[in-house]
Amino acid sequence: MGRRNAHTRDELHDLIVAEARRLIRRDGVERVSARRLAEAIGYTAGTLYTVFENLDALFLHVNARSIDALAEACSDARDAAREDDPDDADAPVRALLAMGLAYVGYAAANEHEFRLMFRPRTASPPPGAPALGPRIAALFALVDAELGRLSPAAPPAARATAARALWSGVHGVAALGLTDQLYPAHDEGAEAVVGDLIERFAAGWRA
Amino acid sequence: MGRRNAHTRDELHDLIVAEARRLIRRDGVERVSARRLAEAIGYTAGTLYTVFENLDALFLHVNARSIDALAEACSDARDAAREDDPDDADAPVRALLAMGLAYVGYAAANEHEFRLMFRPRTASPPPGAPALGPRIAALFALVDAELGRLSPAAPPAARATAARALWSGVHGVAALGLTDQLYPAHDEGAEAVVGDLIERFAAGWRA
DNA sequence: AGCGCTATCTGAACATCGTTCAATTACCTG
DNA sequence: CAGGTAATTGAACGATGTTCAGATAGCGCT
Repeated sequence: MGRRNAHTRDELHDLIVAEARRLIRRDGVERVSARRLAEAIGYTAGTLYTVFENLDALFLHVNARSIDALAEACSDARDAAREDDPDDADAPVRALLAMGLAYVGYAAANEHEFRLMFRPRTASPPPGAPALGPRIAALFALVDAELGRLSPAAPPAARATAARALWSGVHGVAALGLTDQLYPAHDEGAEAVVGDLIERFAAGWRA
Repeated sequence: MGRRNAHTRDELHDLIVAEARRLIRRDGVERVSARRLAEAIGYTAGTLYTVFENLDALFLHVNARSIDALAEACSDARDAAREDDPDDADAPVRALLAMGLAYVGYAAANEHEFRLMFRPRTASPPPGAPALGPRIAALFALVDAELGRLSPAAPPAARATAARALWSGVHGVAALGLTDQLYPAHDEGAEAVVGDLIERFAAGWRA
């Protein structure tokens, strides 16, 4: 076959990324191959390489959408938590708790997608690929804001460090929660652990 | 070639695991293949499958040794931190800080090895493979002990939850520290972040 | 309308991967 | 020294990511 022009270049780009994300969420990255993905959208493997440098670059685009979805889940949870009693002194802690639960919950509910997001990068990203750093920074900014509400007098640099520390910690709970035998005996679940982490850290932050 | 008996079955087992760990630490898992590994010890790929069910099972043995090394690095750091002023009220916090720095430092210094340890498991481990759960639990127990020293009156269940929360958090800092653009602007480094996390959590735990 | 250019898409090819297994061979036992 | 057995090979299979020469369908131009 020669040219078909069923989709514009941009349409094809989005079609590939969307289908890749769908398959990854369903089956995990390791079950997604160039040939399988291409077949799912009615093309052959070679076509993928006319749009993306390689599969890793394509997965980077998937990751960008995944991180946005994760951040949205967190900010939605914060907004819902803020509905009642927004001027309470503990409102920021409740917001952080809601965000932490949303983060861990998203990881558990979308295990394959979450794993791909924070998978060790094999090579440095190609020039055209979307940068993930700013998106993660945006997520951290949500945390930063709540910490600011909690201790308005704290210097911004200390607040930035604390935000990184707290949310790296939340991420760690989510990541280890996906591992098999991590919370075996008590079986309290990642939710209780992330709650404990946030409450104690917040107490230390206020002090 | 037929039988050679250069090594006993057990020797061959250890030889393979040791060489696999060496190559992984040097080049990363993705550059270690059955053929390359076998060649490095003077065998062919098929031999590996007479000792291990498959490569994943072999990597599980590597992981067991890696976790032991990581735990040893942490307990060594704790012991070194305990040398001066062991009866100070802040001694447990210093011990936790030393362990956290050791954990993050080990991850940074042995990136490939650390990544393999906490890589998402593809399939459930085969019957003969070493269990990683107890080894992680042993690491958590070190943290649990320090938290007990810090607040002897706290109930054991709360202490166990707190230990999981704190150390999952430390793990999160180590894991995200390996990601490219995680701490970009301030560039304070994972050490400062993990210190912040431990100190604030400890303050919250004591309260 | 028809011609030709060009972007698009294919499909075969390559090296490599994990894994299996019949065949071979070296050691051990008697 | 013969025969059995356990250890090791090497070829084979299907699948992988990636490349690229070739085929072809749509577009612009006359």
